[in-house]
This record gives sequence, C-alpha cells and structure tokens, in this order.
Amino acid sequence: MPIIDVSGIDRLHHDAVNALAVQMREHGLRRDEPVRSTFGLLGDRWSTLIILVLGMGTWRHAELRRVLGRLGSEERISQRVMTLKLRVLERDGFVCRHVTQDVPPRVSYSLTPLGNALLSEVHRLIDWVNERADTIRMARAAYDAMED
Amino acid sequence: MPIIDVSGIDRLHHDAVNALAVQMREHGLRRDEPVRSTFGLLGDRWSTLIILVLGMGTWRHAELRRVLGRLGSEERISQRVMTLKLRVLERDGFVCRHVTQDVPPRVSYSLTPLGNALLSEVHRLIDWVNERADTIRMARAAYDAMED
DNA sequence: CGGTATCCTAAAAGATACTG
DNA sequence: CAGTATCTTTTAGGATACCG
Repeated sequence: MPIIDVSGIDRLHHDAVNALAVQMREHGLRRDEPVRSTFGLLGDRWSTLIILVLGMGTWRHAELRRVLGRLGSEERISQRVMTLKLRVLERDGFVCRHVTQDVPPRVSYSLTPLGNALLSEVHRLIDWVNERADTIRMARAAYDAMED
Repeated sequence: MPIIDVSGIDRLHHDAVNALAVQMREHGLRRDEPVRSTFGLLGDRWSTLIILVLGMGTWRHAELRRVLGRLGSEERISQRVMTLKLRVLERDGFVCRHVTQDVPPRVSYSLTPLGNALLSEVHRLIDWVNERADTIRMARAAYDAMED
C-alpha cells in the first residue's frame, strides 16, 4: 500500500519515493522537526557563526555580538536577531545561557555537550566543502561562461 | 598582528577569534563562497529535498515537481522556484541537466558524482540529527515548560 | 513541456528607541 | 547590560499568465 499518491509518477521510482515518504513522515523530515530545523540553523545567516564562536568558550552577550560583527566583514548582527538566534539554539539544547544576579545582570553563553557535538559536525562539513571548493568554483565558472 | 580589530574583546579570546577570522577570509566562510552557499542549500526549503529525490535516479521535470509536492505533505513547490533551485544546484556542479532535441523538449535531472557525494553527507547529517532528535525534543519541552 | 516574466505574500533580518 | 517592542527593508517563495 503506497504511502503517497504515486499516480503520474514513473513506475521505476515508486518504491524509492515511498521509502522516502516513510522517512519523511516517521523520521522527522518535516518542518519544525529536529532534522529540518537543524538544517535550517546551518543555512541561516548567523547560527552557524554563533556556534563556531561559542566553540571557543564562554562569551558575554556584548562581546559575542561585537566579535560576530567583526567576523562577518562589514556586516553586524542586530541585537534583536542575536537574541532571537540564541533563544532558538538554547531551546533546542545546543547553547547554554548563564545569568548572574548582579545589577545590571551579566549574561553569558556557551555550548552544551550537544552543541559541541554539533560543532564537530559543522567543522566536518566545512572541511568537506573546502576540499571541494575549487571543484565548485570551476563548475560555476564553466556554467557562467556557457551562458553565451 | 591581529587580523580583526580585537579592541573590546576579552583577552582570553583574542587568538581564537583571530584564527577564526583567518579561516573566514582565507577558507571560504564568506557569503557566496562554497562553504556558506552549500550550507545555505542545506537550510533552504527545497534544495535538500531535491537532492534526496534525485538520489533515487533521473527525473523528468514534471515528475520531479509532482513528487516533491507529494513529499512535502500539502505544500507544493512552484515551477519558478524549482527551476531556480535546480539552476543553482546545476551551476555549483551538484546536478546535471539533460535536454533532448524533441519538440517539445524533454528535460531531465540527475545528480553528478559531486552531487552524490553531497547526498552522502546529507544522509550522514540526517542520521546524526535523528540519533539526537529525542534529546532535542526533550530540550524543547523543558524550555517551553520553564517559560512560566 | 519546460521555462520565463510579472506580480504578490510571507518570512528573515536590520534600525532604532525604550525598559528593568 | 541585556532584552523587548516597533517599524522598515530585504529576501525567499508562491500564483498566474504567457512563450517557444
């Protein structure tokens, strides 16, 4: 019994499509489930950078913001977006938020063990792409040149 | 000689920040360079799904669009966006586009060897997240419960 | 059939001002 | 200091119509 309606889909692909459909329904490939949301983190403008910086240790809010701005060349992260991204990372268990009871309060952020594990995956993926960066750049040049 | 202006940044982090800054300038962590653009693919709404489906073999344009729509539950990918995403994937060398000289032309898409290598990384990353999906879900539940 | 052009909506991100 | 609220800009994505 097919999981998805395969009418109009090449017979050769029926089984494979159904297997993927099962994976999507049962193994969290839907939006807002861990797989998609984590992939989303990797792709957004700041989350991966935040994880890389927090990989160096614990940071105060203000310092973290400064260094993110400096790393991203001229671009700065707005206070609003940084808080937003840190909240999501904290909610998913990648980032830990420490607050002292001083006035004004001192807030600092660091990676959890889960966050450090994600950092390893990020590093692995960065290395993977870098090993192929020239291939990609050449493919781009070839494609752009072919556009007559 | 520091690569970035470290004034106002905790002394403890100077060296690490500079190392990351070097990596960002020299190893493609900037926007539109392979690392960031590839991470972007992983995070967007359709590219990863396209790679997973093309991992099953060669697809005609119309069929690919149908099956993507079916997989994403109710959501459909618009023709415009599918062409757009496929173009980017083709330009970067992940996807191969075949055109026959029939009238009307028959266009089909498949993964290149580089695309298949990326597919492996995607699968690895999906597995990594799935192994931790329950941890993430529990972190979310705890965070949401704590919001008084 | 596959692609493009045009227009429109929604989501992400930035700027700024204000608060405990 | 860190966070929130409000407003604006930017970008991603969708709907539709039309073309070769």
